[in-house]
Amino acid sequence: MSDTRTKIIEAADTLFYQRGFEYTSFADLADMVQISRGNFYHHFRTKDEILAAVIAIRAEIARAMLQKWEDAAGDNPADAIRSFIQTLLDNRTDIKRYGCPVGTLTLELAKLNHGASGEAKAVFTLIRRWLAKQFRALGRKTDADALALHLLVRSQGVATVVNCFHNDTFVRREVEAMCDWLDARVLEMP
Amino acid sequence: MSDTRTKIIEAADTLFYQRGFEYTSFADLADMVQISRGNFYHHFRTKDEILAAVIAIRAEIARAMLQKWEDAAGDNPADAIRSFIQTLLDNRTDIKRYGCPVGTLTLELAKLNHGASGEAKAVFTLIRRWLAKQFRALGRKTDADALALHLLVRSQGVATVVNCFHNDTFVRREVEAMCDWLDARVLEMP
DNA sequence: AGAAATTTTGGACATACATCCTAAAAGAAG
DNA sequence: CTTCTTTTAGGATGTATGTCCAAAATTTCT
Repeated sequence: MSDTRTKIIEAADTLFYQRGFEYTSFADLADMVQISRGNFYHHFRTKDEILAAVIAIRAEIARAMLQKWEDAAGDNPADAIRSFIQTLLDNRTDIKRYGCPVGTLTLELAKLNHGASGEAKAVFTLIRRWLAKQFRALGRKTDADALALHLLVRSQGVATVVNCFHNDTFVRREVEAMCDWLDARVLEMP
Repeated sequence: MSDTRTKIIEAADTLFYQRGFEYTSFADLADMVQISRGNFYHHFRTKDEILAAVIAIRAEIARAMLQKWEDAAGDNPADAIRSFIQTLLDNRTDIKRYGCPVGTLTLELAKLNHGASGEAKAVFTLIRRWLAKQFRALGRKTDADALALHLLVRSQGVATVVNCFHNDTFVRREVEAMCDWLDARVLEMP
């Protein structure tokens, strides 16, 4: 609806990512959107409401992105999976600074014992299911979910480690290794 | 030195892990140690000083643990590496709830742009160097560091993912896969 | 035992924060 | 133009937080 509302959510989305949920204050958001604190309250009564909205659009964006990859891959699910792996390289500048948006938020909310923890984790579930679907389409009926989790592990790990070591070569190497794994240990096996 | 000082650091160590640095307040710490807020200030003038102390002892503990694994492994570096991998299983209860202590802290401090970010990351460097040393001892002169980072990736990834999905079977499977990787793709290769 | 140093206490302080309220401004509907 | 609703502004409130202080209690040293 309101344009302001959208702006608030977008600002919250970036600030929650860059600074974390807890460390982002109403004042920070109001500053970024160039709006009074009072106006803020008209759109969101509590910080948690903004968080819920942010998680909702993140889920929506993730869903759209996965769908796009799936469509682009056509009848070749391996390409869809490669698109997933490739995001590590595409977003490496942000990841180096702030980690993975999904991983860091779920970890933070888990520590805070926050009520929206489940919703945040649902984004991971989205990706997990999607990956499993691709692996199933590749004929891995029994271990599709295990393979999906394994890819999730490696991408999350790369995100955490590159945030520490800021090493581009390392990301490229790990991405390549994931693609090799896909080719040699998934596609080649019955 | 002072017994209270040690107690404070220990309490801060656990609370920073369980709730995160930002979300842990002086009052929380004072409550846990059963001490007045004023006494607190006598030992640590700022929250950052406590953080520095916590990181220092974490580094010390990590150093000791790595040393212990190395000593226990004797002339078999692969066993030392297996000890490292095994910690994922040993500490899985905590990891499921709060993630990896090293990974979550570095990520949080990176987002806060905190001055102690470097010191926190140094703990990762400690592990990285140690792993690389083991791989070098196994004859992997040229790619020891890459292998070290790869193991770091996978263990960090497992920590993040299990924090989301709370799945024991998954951890066991990934740990086994890491050991298999060690046997088949590291030990067997020239 | 007495002096000196250290540890502990509980409260003071300013600031920051999330939340709330009232009223003005802007816009839609009649 | 008038009425009603939505949006915006800016200040008020209470609480939590990090920091700091002065004085009491305890320990250490002579």
